[in-house]
Amino acid sequence: MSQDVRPRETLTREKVLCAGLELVERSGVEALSMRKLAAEVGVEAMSLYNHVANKDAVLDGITDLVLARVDIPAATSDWQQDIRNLADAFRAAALAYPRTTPLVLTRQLQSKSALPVTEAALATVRRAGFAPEDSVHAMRAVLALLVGTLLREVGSGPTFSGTDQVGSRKREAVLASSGLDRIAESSRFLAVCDHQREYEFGLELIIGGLAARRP
Amino acid sequence: MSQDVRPRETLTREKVLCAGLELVERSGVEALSMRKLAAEVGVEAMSLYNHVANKDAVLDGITDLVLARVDIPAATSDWQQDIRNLADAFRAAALAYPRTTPLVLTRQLQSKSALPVTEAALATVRRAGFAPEDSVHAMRAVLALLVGTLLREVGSGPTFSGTDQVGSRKREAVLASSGLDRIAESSRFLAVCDHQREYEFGLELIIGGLAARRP
DNA sequence: ACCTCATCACTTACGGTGTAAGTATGTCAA
DNA sequence: TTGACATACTTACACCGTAAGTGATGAGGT
Repeated sequence: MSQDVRPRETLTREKVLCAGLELVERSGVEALSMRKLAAEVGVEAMSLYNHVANKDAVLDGITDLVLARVDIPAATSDWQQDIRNLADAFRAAALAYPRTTPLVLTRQLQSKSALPVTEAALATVRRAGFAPEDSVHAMRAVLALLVGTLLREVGSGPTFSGTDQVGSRKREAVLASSGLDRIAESSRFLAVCDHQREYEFGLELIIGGLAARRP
Repeated sequence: MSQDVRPRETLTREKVLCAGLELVERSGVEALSMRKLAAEVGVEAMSLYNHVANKDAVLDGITDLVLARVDIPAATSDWQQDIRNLADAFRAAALAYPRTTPLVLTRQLQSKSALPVTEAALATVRRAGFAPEDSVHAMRAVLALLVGTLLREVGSGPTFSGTDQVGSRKREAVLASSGLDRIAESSRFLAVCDHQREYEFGLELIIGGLAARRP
């Protein structure tokens, strides 16, 4: 009769993974241990193994969670804008969990959660007139740029990104007196890194390259 | 008198790091522990701390070792070819130690060993006529692409790369019946990944984009 | 109401990790 | 010879992932 009531508060795989995502986001990837994760959900370490195969499966599950949150934008009539929108969406999903991002990027993005994003990406490039094969290449190029820029962004502390005037001044001085001409000449720009701007610049280069070779 | 003779075979920071690189390359990053590394150089774990601050310093040192091995190519009269040559050199240095590559790519490439490569990269783009600021952006875009493609390459086993006919057939079948049209249509190309080709494709897109916006 | 059985959290244990702290052994300069 | 210094070793601690075994709880059939 009362099968919809669950008096026993039982653990589920989903609860474990969500707690894992929270823990990683709060304390970093290296802080995730089976014992701490278990404590997080009010249980002993070994109990987790009733719901996940091992620690690696936890990491995979967390990756999936983030990947599934990519909010795929609607297509427009402008293929270039569609590429920007989709790349932005991927980037936003990753940056929503910055401390988890290294995990997501260094595992192979082959989970089922990545399929809808792949489909949307391919559709966008196909709509631009590219053949199926080149669509795959184009998508992979954009993805590589995304991974490279995101990894740089979450790897560097807020130091390199933001408004750390004093640190940037110091780096600039070091570079300027490195004895290397081109580095000295660009030291002002090397000393800081606006990740959003770098990402946009790189993406525009790729889109420009695609536009140039569009059938 | 005989101060050039070293009867006592003493450990050095360099020996430790070289042994670390070998160990990582032989058994993977996760296999590197202070105890195993010490055993490798015929010493107890704690003795390493006379030469390196901690494990993280070991990883940094190994990264440096690889970065220092980038063989910077001579400039030609063709800026596009120069970009290709330099990117190829970076890629080759990384792939010379494939199991160490994840280490190199996920740490910030800010070591002194990276300065000559940076200088060469900036010189190349400057020679193409770009301003100092845009040179930095262009270099960072190429680097992001390199990091993204290399990480994909060393992350996927030989499975995804090479001539694993049966695995690729299976992946193709799964993708073809995914119910997603664009994925099904491109399943042949999604099921495999020729990393060299993907890298070249992406690099040509960026070079194309640069050519289009050259002053 | 009772028994059975599967589920799932618990306990214990093992071999591994990084490294703090203290000790011993050698090589040099005075 | 003596002291100082460098460097290797030993011990110890708190933590890790997980294999193996144990016990409580709740559901379903009789």
